[in-house]
Amino acid sequence: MSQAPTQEQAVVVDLTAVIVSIAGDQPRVLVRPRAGGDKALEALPSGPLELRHRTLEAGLRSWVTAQTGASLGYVEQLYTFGDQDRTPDHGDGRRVLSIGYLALSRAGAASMPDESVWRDWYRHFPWEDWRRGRPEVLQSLEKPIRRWVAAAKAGTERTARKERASLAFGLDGTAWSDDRVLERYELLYELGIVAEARRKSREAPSAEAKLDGQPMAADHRRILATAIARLRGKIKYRPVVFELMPPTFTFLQLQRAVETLAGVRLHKQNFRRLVAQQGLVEETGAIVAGTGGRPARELRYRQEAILERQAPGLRLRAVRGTE
Amino acid sequence: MSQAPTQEQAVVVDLTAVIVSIAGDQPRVLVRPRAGGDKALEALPSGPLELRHRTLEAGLRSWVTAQTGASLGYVEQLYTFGDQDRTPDHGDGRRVLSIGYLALSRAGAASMPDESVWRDWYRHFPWEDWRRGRPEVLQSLEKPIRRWVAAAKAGTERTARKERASLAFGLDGTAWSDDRVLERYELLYELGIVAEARRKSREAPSAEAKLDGQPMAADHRRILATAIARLRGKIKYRPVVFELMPPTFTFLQLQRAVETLAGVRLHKQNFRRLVAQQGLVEETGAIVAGTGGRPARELRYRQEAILERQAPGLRLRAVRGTE
DNA sequence: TCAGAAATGCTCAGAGTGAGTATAAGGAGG
DNA sequence: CCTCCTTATACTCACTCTGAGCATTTCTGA
Repeated sequence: MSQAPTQEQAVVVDLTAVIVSIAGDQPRVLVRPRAGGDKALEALPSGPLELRHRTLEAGLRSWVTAQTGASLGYVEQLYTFGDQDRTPDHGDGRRVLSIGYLALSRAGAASMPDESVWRDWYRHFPWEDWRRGRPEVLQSLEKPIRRWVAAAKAGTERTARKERASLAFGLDGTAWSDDRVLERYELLYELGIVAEARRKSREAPSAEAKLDGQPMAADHRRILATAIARLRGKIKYRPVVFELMPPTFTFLQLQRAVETLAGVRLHKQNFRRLVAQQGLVEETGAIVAGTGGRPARELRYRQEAILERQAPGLRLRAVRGTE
Repeated sequence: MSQAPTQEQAVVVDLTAVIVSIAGDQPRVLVRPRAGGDKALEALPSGPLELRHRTLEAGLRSWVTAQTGASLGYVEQLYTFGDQDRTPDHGDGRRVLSIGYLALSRAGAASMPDESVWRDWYRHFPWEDWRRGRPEVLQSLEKPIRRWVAAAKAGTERTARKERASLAFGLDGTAWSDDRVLERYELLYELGIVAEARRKSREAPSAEAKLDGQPMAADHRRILATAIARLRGKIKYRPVVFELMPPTFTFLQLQRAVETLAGVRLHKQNFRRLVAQQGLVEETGAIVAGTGGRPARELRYRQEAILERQAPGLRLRAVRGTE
């Protein structure tokens, strides 16, 4: 029974990278003009898994280096996508499996051999940037969402939709959660608001078309959403931001980086206290002028912190029994 | 450049499930005797991705239902494994890609059509069970680990190894972290202590062979480690335990369930307080006798809690800027 | 009837966190 | 050179969250 007849699906594996960097106040992702078809749609760098690739991650790194010349530091597997109806059709009956990766790059002006470009990721997700308060798009998105909730006949289904909408978009008193990026995108996809959802059905743009952010090739916007969600979640308990920072920086620069990724504003003094007491950074001794105000102390990341933080006397004693 | 010549790797996709349930004080995982070869080695239920499977998860569910009859509630994709040298060789040059899933089952005596059996997962990871204090295996494991650290020539490499060992196994004052299951397994794999590591090289069991837990077929123990790690992590911030509980239960039963998964003991009163104040459960009104002491109030899970918890006035106001 | 095991209730000291007040120290403009 | 604006830093305060225990209550079994 464990041996299937031979219905086995022929598969092509695509390694897809979401390469993130920060430029000033912009969170950026590396994209390339799409190979065939619609030139307007940009795609994430990706390439097929090949024989010579010993591991999946090695394959990804090799593709990225070849295509963009970007130097990847941190790399993490995100998710494997393989839904039949959300995947580009190869025509030959083979199924496309896309393994998404999140990669962090210290940016710099990496030499990019081809036409790759960095794009502000909020261009694709305008509702995710709360740094200057609640984005106005949300105002308009709320209407179709509520309509969708109301469209279900009262009862379990209605309740379920309501809960889903509230959690994802922070409606009815529920707080906005910065890391529910994927849930939000998926909900908009189901509502047909997102352009990608209307491709298969060749449906005309709905009235809400303008609300949608910039679409991407294939299912890449979904992969990007997954990456942002993961990064926003991770940033809260692992010192990954530093992978995106230059060797030295100031408190404010660090704070801006976090804000840029999380899409929210933070309380300056408390952020400072937090970072300082965790021992994640140390002063280089230098002073940085030209900050627009009083000069700031220059900082650098302290690798050792990771170990120390767990040392006894500091945080976590035993295990917490949450739930 | 984005179109590779045609080095594309032919691939077989395997959907592999780690199905977890709880029986008394045992965390259990569903396994089946391995199809071919070494009958002693057990394997996780799995099956190839087929044409008829619209989505990966659907494919997995269909396999599991067919093979075990178990009713899966919660299902979550874990990770996709594809390292060339840690994957069973198909002989025909095709690469095996394994997509691992974590599934939670309310157990019950599911009708299991074939020879599937539930196994205590600590059988495969004896060093993960701290419920009765530090497991003795660790005493013996510490020696080879320290030897491995010392084997690197002083400097960066030595420091790196030391840090890795400390973090994973809680050495030198670092606290034991229940969810670093995968890091620990991988370290032991590299050290050749784990039997799976010696398969490819046909190496003889090392002196420490007895320290290792029960091996599994192919790379399945690694997938299991990934699942345990994920579950232990998730249990701390999402109410997933309830997927494993019967409809009604007592505080102690719930606590035992969490302890069983996390492999640690918790403070009874504090656990109680935590669960209660989060509003995750409500009393059914019934009283359960025969607990071995004073009768306990019967509880049930409150689905609604998830929404309420985020409501204003309660937790999280804005976003915390950790890092 | 007493000891033991659970179930519950409550208290206390500390660490952690959200907000806000108060100062210090550059730069731009007049 | 003085003033205002902006950023950098220090601290304070009120609460909340958490780890540890102490104290009682209520069954079961010997």
